[in-house]
Amino acid sequence: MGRRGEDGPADAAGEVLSAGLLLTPARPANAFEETVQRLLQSIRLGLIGPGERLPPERELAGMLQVSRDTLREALASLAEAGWVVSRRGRNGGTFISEQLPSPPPRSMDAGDRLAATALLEDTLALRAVLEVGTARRAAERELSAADRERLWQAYEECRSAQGAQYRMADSRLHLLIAEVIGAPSLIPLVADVRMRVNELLDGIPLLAPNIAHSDEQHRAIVGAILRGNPDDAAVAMAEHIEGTEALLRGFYA
Amino acid sequence: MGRRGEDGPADAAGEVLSAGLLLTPARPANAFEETVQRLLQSIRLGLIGPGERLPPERELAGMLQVSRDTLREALASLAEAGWVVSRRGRNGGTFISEQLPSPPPRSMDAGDRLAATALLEDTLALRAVLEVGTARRAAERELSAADRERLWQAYEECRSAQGAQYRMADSRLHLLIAEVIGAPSLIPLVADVRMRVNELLDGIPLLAPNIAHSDEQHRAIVGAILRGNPDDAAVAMAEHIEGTEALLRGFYA
DNA sequence: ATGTAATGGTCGACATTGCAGACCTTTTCA
DNA sequence: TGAAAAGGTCTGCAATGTCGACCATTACAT
Repeated sequence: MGRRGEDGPADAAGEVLSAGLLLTPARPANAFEETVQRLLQSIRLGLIGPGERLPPERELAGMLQVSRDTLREALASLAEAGWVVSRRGRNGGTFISEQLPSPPPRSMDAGDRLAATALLEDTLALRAVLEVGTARRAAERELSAADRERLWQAYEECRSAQGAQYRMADSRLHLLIAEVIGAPSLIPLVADVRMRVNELLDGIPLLAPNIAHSDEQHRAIVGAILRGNPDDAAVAMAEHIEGTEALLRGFYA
Repeated sequence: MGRRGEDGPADAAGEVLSAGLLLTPARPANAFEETVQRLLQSIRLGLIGPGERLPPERELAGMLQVSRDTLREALASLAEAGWVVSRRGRNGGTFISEQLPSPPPRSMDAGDRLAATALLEDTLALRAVLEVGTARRAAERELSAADRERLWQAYEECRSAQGAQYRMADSRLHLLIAEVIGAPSLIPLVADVRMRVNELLDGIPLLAPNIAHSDEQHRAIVGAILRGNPDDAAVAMAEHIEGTEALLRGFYA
């Protein structure tokens, strides 16, 4: 590119931040994929439990701002994969399966492994930033009685959940912490990172000692939030997350 | 199952998290809008300075994974708004305008005001979580010499920047802090929240004392990161952000 | 028993978006 | 003076998504 830049005042500045960082991908996903992801998220994060019924198609399509056709395609693909089942007739509907399918563990070649490690570090860093900040903020806020109640309830459910249920209860608790902050745009971010963490966890066995340890940490986190102690909440969440990090790194690194 | 809800283990759980939280919007933006936003972000956050040339259309379209037509539509609308200018011929191209347009201040009615307040709080909370966590993490990491150099340089540029330049230099510094963490998916998040903050700031006057104050805080932040002191970095960033919060609340609340 | 309401299931026509690629025009450098 | 590098224009096509009407099935209410 010949001489171009001339004497533009910004030439040096351009070098400070790797240029074109924001000029990377840009193609938005299509409505179908997006819809599948939304529904899958709601199911896998345990926002809708097994056996529960989704809103009627016409209504749900309205909520998601998608045509009924598109929604139906998404539901069809979820049904085929065993996540939901539909029943016709009055009092029919689309229901979350009682037995949720478990994603098959994928084997990786060397290239995958490298990509997986990058993905792992990216996910963990993101999670650390989001969740620790979230916990701190939740402890700083004046929570309503209802919110405090919900937090406690979610914590109790974590304690009593077993096996496959555990992952969901755990996700719900973390998501709830984001929710009580009252910053709507934070929620999808936490949900996304949570999904990414869960996908990583799917690849490794879940051990009883880990769960017990997690429960103890949940207690510390929820306790600090309810007490309104931001520093404790942040520290407790950081420790909680470090546990998962060590676990994941052990398997992927 | 006739009665549906029956004794499904998840019925109570459903109440813990406000159901359907993830069942909100879902329609992905179209490629054109997305492309406009990307370019606008790069310009308004100062990643590409006035007078600089964008890559050739064919190439840029490739980077953004968009057809040339779509990219051209986006560029045309940016040109019409005065952000870029195109010149034909060899050594031509599309250049960032020397004089960037300033978005006109919008007047608000009562309904807008209410929405604006909600948006404000949402944006500020999100920013607090993201940027404080980012600063802390940056200080925790072992930074390369190049990264430390870039940080320092960005800080210096902040100090010397004036008026309209200031906002950009400031944005670049904050974005750079996210960049050195090495978690790619964090960057667009910080960029987005930054854009939102900038839009809010566009509505209020920029005062010299505020800038001086900001500079001092930038010094504290960058210093803490370079020293590798996470707690100091987090505190400094939190204070920095609180300054802006107070400023914005004063005008919008 | 019967009808009606609530639900999922299907279809066809249509609009919009986005892509591909060839080709034209302008400008400048070798 | 011509070739190269850019932006500018066109035409056709394929995919995606929407809308609205209608069908089929079921269970509850009368």
